[in-house]
Amino acid sequence: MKAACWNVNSINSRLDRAVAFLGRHRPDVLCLQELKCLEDKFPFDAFRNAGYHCYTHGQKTYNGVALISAHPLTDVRAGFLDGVKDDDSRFISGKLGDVNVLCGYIPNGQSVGADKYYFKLNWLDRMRRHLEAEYRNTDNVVLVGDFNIAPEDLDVYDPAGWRGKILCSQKERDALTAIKEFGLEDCFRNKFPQTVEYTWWDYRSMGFQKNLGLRIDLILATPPMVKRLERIYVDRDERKGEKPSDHAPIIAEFI
DNA sequence: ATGGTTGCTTAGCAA
Repeated sequence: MKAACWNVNSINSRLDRAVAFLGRHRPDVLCLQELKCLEDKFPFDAFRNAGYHCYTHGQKTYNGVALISAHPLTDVRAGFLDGVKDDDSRFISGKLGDVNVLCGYIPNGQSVGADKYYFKLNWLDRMRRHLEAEYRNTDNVVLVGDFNIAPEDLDVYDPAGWRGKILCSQKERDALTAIKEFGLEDCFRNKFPQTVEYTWWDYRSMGFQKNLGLRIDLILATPPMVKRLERIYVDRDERKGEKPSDHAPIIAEFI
């Protein structure tokens, strides 16, 4: 089972790249974040013509997540189902065979201490409670997404400069740790304990060309899925060329 | 760098 995760920063701006990505990698499921459109503007036909099924949770202008699957999914659900009022479309899940695939676009948080920062921390706590309510760590669960958190200093190009800043603050890292403590492991770090690899580079100031990146896009998995993990890699080529997203896709292959 | 770039929407916000 090959699963890919990509913050496309507008699916319509990235449509040609996304379709070409499917042709090149042929993932069983591609989890998208930042669609930046509602269903009325989502390019269903292009993905269907490529042989994929689309499950979307769109939003006008901001956010929006989707599962693009080579096979029909079951039990597709959007949001956390906790009754909390939430206008943001940031979470979708479905079942691909015996694997629960969960796709999240964690709030950016803007800056430490901002209203959006506390919204982010609360949203992460809601996601943790959702996991605890709906799954067990013995289930086959793969949780992917743009977490907007660099798990450790190894995941940051300038740890001293980023210390305590948004994407790196201790409260954010603690919230991620609490999610992992449900029973999820960072698949990239499992395979590469010491490797520096980034998934996001700021558009500004030649961030990619200078490799000023952060590893904030993660594939987490429960122990039975970690046992099945064969390969995991970042497709840096997608950050090159004309009109890239500011994020590169990450791909994991499970037996 | 209270900057720099991109996308959506059309001047300002979000990232």
